[in-house]
Amino acid sequence: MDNKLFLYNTLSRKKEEFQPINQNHVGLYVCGPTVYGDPHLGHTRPAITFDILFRYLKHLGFKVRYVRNITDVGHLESDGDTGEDKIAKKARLEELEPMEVVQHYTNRYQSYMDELNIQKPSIEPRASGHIIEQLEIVEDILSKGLAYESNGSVYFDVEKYNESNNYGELSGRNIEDLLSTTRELDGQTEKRNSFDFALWKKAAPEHIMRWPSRFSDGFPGWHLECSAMSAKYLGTEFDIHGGGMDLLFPHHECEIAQSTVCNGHTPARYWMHNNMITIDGQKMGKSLGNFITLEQMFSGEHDKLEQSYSPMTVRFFIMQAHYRSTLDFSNEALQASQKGMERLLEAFTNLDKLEASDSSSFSVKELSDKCYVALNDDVNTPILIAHLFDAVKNINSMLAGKASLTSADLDVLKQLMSAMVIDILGLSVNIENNSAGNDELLSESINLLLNLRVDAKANKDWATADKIRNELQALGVEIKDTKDGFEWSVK
RNA sequence: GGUUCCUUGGCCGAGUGGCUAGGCACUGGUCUGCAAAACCAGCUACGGCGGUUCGAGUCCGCCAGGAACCUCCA
Repeated sequence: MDNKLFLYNTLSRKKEEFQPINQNHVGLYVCGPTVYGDPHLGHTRPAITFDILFRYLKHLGFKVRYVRNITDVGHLESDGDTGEDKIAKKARLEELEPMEVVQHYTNRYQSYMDELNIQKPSIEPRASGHIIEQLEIVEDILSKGLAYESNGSVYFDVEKYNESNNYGELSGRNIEDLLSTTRELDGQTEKRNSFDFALWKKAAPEHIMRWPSRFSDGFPGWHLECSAMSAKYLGTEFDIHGGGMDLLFPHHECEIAQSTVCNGHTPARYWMHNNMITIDGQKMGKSLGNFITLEQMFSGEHDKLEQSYSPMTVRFFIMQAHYRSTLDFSNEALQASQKGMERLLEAFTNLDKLEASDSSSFSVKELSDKCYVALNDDVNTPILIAHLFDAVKNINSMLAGKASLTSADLDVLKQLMSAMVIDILGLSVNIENNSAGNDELLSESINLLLNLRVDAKANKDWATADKIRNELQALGVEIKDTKDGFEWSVK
């Protein structure tokens, strides 16, 4: 089958066949978190979306350089000249060094991403480590006459840019609309137009995040870091730029404008945007305060949570929706995902128990093709998962002796399932049972009890048999009777 | 107010102009000492009103409801 990958490109609003700039190599840049708070459920969406893309591109044989930045400067708490840097504000509140805050939340972010089995990007650059590169861009844009200095700050001249370029090509906006719809905000007297954006901001006296420059002691503007770091590590033209839909405007639009001025062309060929996670129909986000942190998800300690959810459950939940659709949080949905995933992983581990036959009663080739068709269609993980559940059904039927595969087909099925479930979807099968914990004493004790139960059953002593089963279940041991004995696992 | 998008069965969530999405839940059956798991079968659907079409959740228009962005946000 031909393996043509189609990706939805926000620039064209269409699915386009993916063709890398350099054969066999892919440059992927994704907007990472602003590290001024604990990672929440919303942060998992882009992380997982682009993790799967990263994994799939590698599976297809591409050598991928994946850059995901850490934003540790430059975001203003409120617009206008009175704005205070988010990191600085948090540092002031917590009486910590700004870099201490940044380090703390960076560590937290990375460790939660690890728990979600998200592969580390090739490079995780920090904005604060690229001040020089950002200042170079400011100078470049100034020298080309598309920025102006005002009271120690430097602003991008959107109106002038728009004379020879199309500001709004990504987000579908135009400058006239922006003029009429932008709100009146205080402290915008430095700007010529409300839609101009800062490349460099002069720091107020109390502002502690600051770097020297010929304009002022200050800090780089909102959108500059991505232009600087993507160009530095991926070149001035790279393949894919990703991020949340909420960054489409103004962040990515400004990024395109900046990079276009510097390099004469848009920085990325394909722009991909993941949709939001909602809760009660509303976007889960910092500003609304309606977010659930990953710590809370994994511990269950939050008013909205009926139970805790494992990292893999969260991951599976997110993969069961297409990345461009909103996904609504609910306990019911998470619980459904958890059960479905357990069934999928159970079948996956049972692959090893399957025995080959002379003939095959279902087509592994067809299943395989369907999986790749789903992935190639804009990384459609929900459809992929639907096909994997067909595989689950077939695997279980084989276990029940109602389906069969030849030895060759069985090998293909095992490879396919391993590629899809483990390599691409990134589910980890750390079976938290017999072997996990590796407590031999515990294992043998449970086996002993269950063997006693087998004896009780043989004697038709149902009371004893049920007592052993019920009490072990109460302790969290799942028991399945089989034809010639039992299986058990720890929940 | 401007721009864009969404509205699918008990819940979550795919999708194409005509053929079962899938998961969870539920119902019946098989298996089981009884369960659990598994297998088989069934179940509830495309916001409303018009239009295009041989045929429309799928295209067009209007209406209703909701969301995102326009300000930091994944």
